[in-house]
Amino acid sequence: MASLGKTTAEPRTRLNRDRVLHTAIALADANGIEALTMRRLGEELGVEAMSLYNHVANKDDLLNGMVDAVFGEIDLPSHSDTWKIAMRKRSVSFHDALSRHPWAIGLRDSGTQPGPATLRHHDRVIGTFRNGGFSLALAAHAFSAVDSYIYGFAMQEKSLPFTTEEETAVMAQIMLAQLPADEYPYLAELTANHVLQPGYNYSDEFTFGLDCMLDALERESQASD
Amino acid sequence: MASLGKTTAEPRTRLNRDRVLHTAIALADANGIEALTMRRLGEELGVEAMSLYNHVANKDDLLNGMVDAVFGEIDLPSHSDTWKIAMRKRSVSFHDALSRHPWAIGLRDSGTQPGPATLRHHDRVIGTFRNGGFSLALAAHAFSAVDSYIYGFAMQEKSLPFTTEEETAVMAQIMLAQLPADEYPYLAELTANHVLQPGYNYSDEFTFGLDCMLDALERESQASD
DNA sequence: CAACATAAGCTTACGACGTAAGGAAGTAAT
DNA sequence: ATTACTTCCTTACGTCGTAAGCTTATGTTG
Repeated sequence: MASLGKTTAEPRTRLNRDRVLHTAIALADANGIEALTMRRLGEELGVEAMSLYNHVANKDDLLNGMVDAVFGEIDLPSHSDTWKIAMRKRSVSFHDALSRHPWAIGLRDSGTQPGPATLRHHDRVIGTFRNGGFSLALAAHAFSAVDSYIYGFAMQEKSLPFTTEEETAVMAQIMLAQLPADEYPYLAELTANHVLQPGYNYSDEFTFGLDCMLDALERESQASD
Repeated sequence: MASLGKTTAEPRTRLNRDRVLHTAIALADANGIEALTMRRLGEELGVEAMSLYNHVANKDDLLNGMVDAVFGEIDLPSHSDTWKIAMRKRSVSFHDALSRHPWAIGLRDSGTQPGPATLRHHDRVIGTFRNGGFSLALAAHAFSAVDSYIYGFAMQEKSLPFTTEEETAVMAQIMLAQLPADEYPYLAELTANHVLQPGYNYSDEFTFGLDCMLDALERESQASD
């Protein structure tokens, strides 16, 4: 079997930038960004660390590439929806992407070295506002306001020491027990009578703030015409 | 001179946690958080790196302490203002603090190991909403919404490769020149006709989004009574 | 003052990290 | 078959956080 002379017959798939990037993302998803080292990534790919430098310029380039890949996962705002519905959908999709890849939140390829997916995404968001009747200045304001909220929410979410509802209950109980209730009465009240109530899940707060922002933007856009 | 037998007469001020923390903050402010190493911090304090461990448990403890110190710089919401004015003032103060110490944005002592200043700050913010007539649930929503916006805005601001108006103009010009305008028409338009206009300064966008959020919250609180 | 306990500081060392430099081996084009 | 070019590996350097164990100040008690 396997008698053809020409085949190398080894499943040694060659490396390429895409494989490096996506393995790095899987690693960061699974073990956190601090566990993503060049040596560990090489190991995962069956290769020495230095071989990776044939496909990425350096670790920063790797990280930027990863972030751009995350931006590529976000649904672009649809042309067929109103600006408000389109922005709501893409904002939820944005939030979902950051939940899947929380390590991407602080990395910020955008601003310094935005990749093509990042640029396309931003372009389409601004275009959605413009086509929705927003002036250039208002579109800039809206872009900044909505994305700030999404980033910030994702950051707070990431920093919480719990994710599921059960974890939340356990952690909140612990924190409440350690909290000097006389010194921080409002924090204690919030923890006991809100966070510890059954069904509480911080992620649910996302759409509240998002809708606040979108409603406010709608009023701004109507006020200016 | 200095003949009293008892004096050691050396200006070798002893180390303490506060001096360590504030020197670390100054270093991070001046050279960025990545330049803050235990050895460099020790050098700055005239001490070997290992000596610092008499005053901080480890580097994480140092970073958490630094973040809590930043929270201590934020003006607490005033009791004598209405909730909206109080929140606006403290939000601007929050933003100012994060501008002075941009390295604090991703570090997040809150959530995992909030320090006393962080706790007090959060308690007072929640208290301001509660005393303004917000239900417990609405106060939680509002807290999350406003702080998410502030954090996210600060993060975007930090990631920009420019700060002053002149820098902005220079960088925008460069970016615009590299930008394929046919592929990203809205981004190109925004850069050319808004960012590059005289007087543009991204920081000014902060209060726009903040007021959107506060106005929306005001409507929410009125709807529920 | 002396004797001691405790805290603050120093020295050395270890195992990670990112990555520079240069050699070896595989692949493709002449 | 020769050449050129990628790709991958080996070795090595400097830097990081910090464990272990010391020496030296400082403070307390007689």
